[in-house]
Amino acid sequence: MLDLPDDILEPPGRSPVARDVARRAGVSTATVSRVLNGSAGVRADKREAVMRAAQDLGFVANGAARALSTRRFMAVGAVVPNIENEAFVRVLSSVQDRLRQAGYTLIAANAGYDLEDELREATFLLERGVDGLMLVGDIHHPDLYARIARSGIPMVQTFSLSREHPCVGFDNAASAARAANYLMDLGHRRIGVISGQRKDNDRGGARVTGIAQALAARGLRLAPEHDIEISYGIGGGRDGFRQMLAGGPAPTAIICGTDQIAFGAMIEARARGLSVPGDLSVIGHNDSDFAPFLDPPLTTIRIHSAEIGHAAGDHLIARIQGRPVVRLTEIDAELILRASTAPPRRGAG
Amino acid sequence: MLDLPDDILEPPGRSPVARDVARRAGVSTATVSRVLNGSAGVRADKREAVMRAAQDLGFVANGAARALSTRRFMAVGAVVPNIENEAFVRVLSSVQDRLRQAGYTLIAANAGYDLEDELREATFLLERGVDGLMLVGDIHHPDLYARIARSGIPMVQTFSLSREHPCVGFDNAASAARAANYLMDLGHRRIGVISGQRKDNDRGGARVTGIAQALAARGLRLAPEHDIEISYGIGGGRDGFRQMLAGGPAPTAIICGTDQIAFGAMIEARARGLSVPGDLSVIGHNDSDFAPFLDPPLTTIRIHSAEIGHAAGDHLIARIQGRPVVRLTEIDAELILRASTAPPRRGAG
DNA sequence: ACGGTTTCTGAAAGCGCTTTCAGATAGCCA
DNA sequence: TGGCTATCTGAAAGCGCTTTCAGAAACCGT
Repeated sequence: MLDLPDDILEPPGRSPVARDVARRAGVSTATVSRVLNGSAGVRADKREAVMRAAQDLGFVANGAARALSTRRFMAVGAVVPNIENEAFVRVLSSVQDRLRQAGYTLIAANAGYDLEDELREATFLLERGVDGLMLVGDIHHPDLYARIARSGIPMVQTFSLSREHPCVGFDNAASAARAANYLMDLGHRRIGVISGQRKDNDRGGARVTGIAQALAARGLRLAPEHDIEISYGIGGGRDGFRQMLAGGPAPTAIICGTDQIAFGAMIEARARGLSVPGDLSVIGHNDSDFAPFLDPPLTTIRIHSAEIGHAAGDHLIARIQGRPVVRLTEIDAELILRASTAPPRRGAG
Repeated sequence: MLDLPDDILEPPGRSPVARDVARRAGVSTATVSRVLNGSAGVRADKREAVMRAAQDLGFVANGAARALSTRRFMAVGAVVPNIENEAFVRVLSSVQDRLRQAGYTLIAANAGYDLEDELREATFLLERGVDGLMLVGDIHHPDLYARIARSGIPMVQTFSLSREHPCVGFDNAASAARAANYLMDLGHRRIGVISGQRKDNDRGGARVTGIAQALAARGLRLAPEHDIEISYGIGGGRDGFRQMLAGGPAPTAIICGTDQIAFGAMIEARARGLSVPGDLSVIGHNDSDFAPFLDPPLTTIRIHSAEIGHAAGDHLIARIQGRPVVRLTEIDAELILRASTAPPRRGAG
């Protein structure tokens, strides 16, 4: 066999390890590690040598080995009901923002509004090894809490408030109630709700409850035929409103679980010859990008997803690093008034 | 100190390891590993014992140790230009679908249409130890290719075609040209383009080029004042169309980089008293959820993001597992005709 | 009952990094 | 220059799993 210099002999399959850097720099792997992790107490010349050797070799520390050794994965998991939903995408993106700054990676997973699936996905993340976990909502599989507790990693819930678990969110019932009160103040008395799936979804459920209670507080009730649960999306909104009309006298105002649903309902209303807001006031949830551009612009409950994400990210990082945190961070939703709401026509209320 | 049974003495901080399971089941860690990884050749009674012990202890294998030992991280990275963009979210979601089935995890990162940022993010993923990498487009930092090569992991590009690198996508120039030809067939002769950022974005660039060439092939040209580059989003679309009108005679048709841009352009057109498609035909890109629900429903180039994601996921898994793959998978985009396009008014062309 | 297989199993050697610990060096003052 | 700190440094011991290898156990036919 020919005697070639190391650089060339090196089979391309094997990437350089700390040992190689150490050899090349004429130091031990301990020193390599010290240099590469910025710990003080390495003489300048050796530090220099290590740096150069690492550079030359294109050395990249093996993440698994590091994780095994430090018992830190430098990763945080997040399980959201629907990874394609605008609000959740935004929260993921903002959590990641914060994590990235702290050197952490976000691993996102999809639970599809199903507690069992959520348990499966979260378990998967836990097995992979994450240093923290973000969940959505306050209702989860009991086993999930047990597993999280056993794993000993911090967890934070988002988008709703909780008295049991650390959380960053808002009071879904209260904010929906606020919308209902606003409609009642305008003079509406027949108010309907079109929500997405409520099963395994405390936010959706709380919103409807909040609305029902707000109505009750003023001597009104949420008629069953005006309380519709459909699948998310524009199509869902159309179907939902159609269904509502089929059920009896039309409401003069509706509150929808998302802006997409509201959009669908508005389309259906128009198709039925109802004008918005003349015949029907519509309120959405989320303040999606398109909400101000609908015709008419949509009144909606703005959920500050980005802020929630930032706060959740900060919370997890802090706990991972052993810093103190507040258990509950409230980032209130906000009713954004636009043109899709107005007083009911005289005599219609 | 009291003599309590192991179960209780166990400090909650330390989670059980294979050794604990082995001890409890009365076998060695080798056997534990064999059982938990489903490898054959373990007698039924021992297998049973291990299973129960693992169950009782709530044992979860340490991912880092496993990764270190098997040299498989069981994770794939994906860097997309904008994690909040519908098309990319969909692709991520469908890649993840496939990965999940194969037991892999997706780690997504955001490049923000910037080659340097993309390099940074991808490097970060590489350092973490992903087993494969998905990128968007065929234009990347040269160092990135070098690092991927050195790391020896498979990479696949998406959303465009490439002769150099494995890819799953479509011919952006050709599909945009198809849209232009369709408009010309309708009789349009003044056709404009509103695209998102083109720098560091081969897809956007290719689309405009494709349109310009299609026009040229019929003796027309893309006037500079009809070639607008703006930021993505509905607002961008409005601004873009406004800018286009300021530049000179209005086009009779426009092709937009996304449906959001098209939506914005339509809003602006209406605000200017132009009717769609009467005075202006509009074509978008992506076939977003809302496209069929706009007024009028939007003609658009449907990009099969989910299929692209599935194919990309399959491609990576196959290569990770050493199975053969095709270098180039074409998943053609499709022109979806709706009501936002029509022949130009007589004499306007 | 016995040698020859075939199956199972455990000891032990990694995987590549971090970190402790003790020894080596350098620095300093008298 | 010698002795005593204050710094640096490397050897080695993990981290928790997988996997090889060789020995033990079980099985078989005669």
